[in-house]
Amino acid sequence: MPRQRKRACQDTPEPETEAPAGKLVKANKAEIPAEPLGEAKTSDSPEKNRATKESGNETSRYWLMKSEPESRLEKGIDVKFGIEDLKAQPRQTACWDGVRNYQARNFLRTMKLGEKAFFYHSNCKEPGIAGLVKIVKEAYPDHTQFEKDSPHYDPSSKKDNPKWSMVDVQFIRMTKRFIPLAELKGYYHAHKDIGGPLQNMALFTRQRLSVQPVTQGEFDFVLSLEDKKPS
DNA sequence: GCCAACGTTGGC
DNA sequence: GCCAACGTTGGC
Repeated sequence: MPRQRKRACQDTPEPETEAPAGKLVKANKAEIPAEPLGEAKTSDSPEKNRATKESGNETSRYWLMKSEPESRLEKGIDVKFGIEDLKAQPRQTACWDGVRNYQARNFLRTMKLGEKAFFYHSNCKEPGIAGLVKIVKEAYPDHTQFEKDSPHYDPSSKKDNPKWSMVDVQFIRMTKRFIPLAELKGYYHAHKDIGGPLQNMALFTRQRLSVQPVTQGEFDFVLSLEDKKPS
């Protein structure tokens, strides 16, 4: 079974000055015709509602994206991709490949240019939020699903109807301090009892989802922790 | 379409 | 390294 977390992947050059000759860019712009969002009956009704009534309110939407900052081999390939790895990419941009979960994929497909996401470090010594990124390219086919040697190869996916998507993200900044999962969890539990912005945070209510929505209230609250003493 | 077995996620 | 949570698979 493929895992659903992200690993590094070369950035695709954009219409800009730099486009080094030798870079194997194989016109990979086979944009998929907007597919129906809900394969595999995911129980994402709240999000679907939000997505379908997009006009009007809800001008800003936020995300949380998990990635592993520590080395781990999968099919002999290191899937490590922490925020420092993103910073080290050309234009500090990378494609978010390797998502192999329908709910997470559907969220990827609703992401819009410019939307912000927390870069979350998972499966590591200190899990938590390390920084901020933004969406710089909306969903397109994840090429790793067709690569036999990729840890995320999916033999059931056909070129003319790709199953899996990815977006490109660009580094914005580190959070002023690392915001540990344990601290967020403390607030989550408190807010559950007394009410508060983190009371429904997907990080805790949908615990294994690698790409998840963050509300304005959650986003603001988490950022407010930057200037606060660690609890 | 149910649901048990199985495999993965990911914190601890 | 353990193992709880939970998504996926496949038999029926």
